[in-house]
Amino acid sequence: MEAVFEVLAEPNRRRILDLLRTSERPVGDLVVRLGLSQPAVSKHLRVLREAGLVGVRSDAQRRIYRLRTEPLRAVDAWLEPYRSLWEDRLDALERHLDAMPDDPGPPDGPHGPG
Amino acid sequence: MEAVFEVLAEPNRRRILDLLRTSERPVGDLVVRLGLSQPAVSKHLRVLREAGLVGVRSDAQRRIYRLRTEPLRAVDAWLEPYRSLWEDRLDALERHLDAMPDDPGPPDGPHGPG
DNA sequence: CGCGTGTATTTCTTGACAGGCATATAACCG
DNA sequence: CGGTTATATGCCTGTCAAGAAATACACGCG
Repeated sequence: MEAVFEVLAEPNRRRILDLLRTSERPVGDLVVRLGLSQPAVSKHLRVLREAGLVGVRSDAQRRIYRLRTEPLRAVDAWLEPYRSLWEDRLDALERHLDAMPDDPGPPDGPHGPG
Repeated sequence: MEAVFEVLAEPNRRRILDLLRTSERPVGDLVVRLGLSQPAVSKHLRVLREAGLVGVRSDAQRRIYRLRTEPLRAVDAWLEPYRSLWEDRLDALERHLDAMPDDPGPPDGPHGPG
């Protein structure tokens, strides 16, 4: 799952996946729904395809794209050990810890501002 | 969860999270274990902190970093509708579809190579 | 074959970011 | 205060990805 996160980092690519999650679609459909140029969509699809996140099928001149789940399973697998951190009864403790501020530090030092 | 994926896209940052998943650690410890320069680690920690993925606590001169799970929960939430795609009985069907090749296309056109 | 639609690729420019080094800041010690 | 350790920031450079425009390719049609 080397590069999957990099691919998912692009918001429009996630939008494409979200669109393909419900049903497979030709490129033109994605172009309309995303409001991007056709070459831009095509490039994103290439990236997604090289990452194994989508698959293609040819229908005459059209190319029908659909979701492929395997890389997402890898992400899910990476996330799994983390998930146990909030799915356990440790939940309450975790929330308490997360509520603590990020130690902004003293603004003017131990001897005071003036 | 706007920028979480971008932050996670960096492999060394994921390594940092993996290290912090088991226990909180000071910066120097991360430097040793990652084999990166101290400034590099410090910069990654800044990014992680601004994304809310880690928190800091001061211990004398040391700064102890620990994991914060909230952004990862957001990723998990994004993944949830996808997860149902392979956690259902549709699993077998999905696998079958994923096994299909990516339509490489004809190598030399309809009239043949020669 | 030549045309038209639908999609992919090339080329260029621009911007973001990782990593290194040098250096600034902060906390502790005497 | 000066010195030392621990961490953060600034500056610089190489790399790489995104975006736009032009163009090439694939397929069906007649």
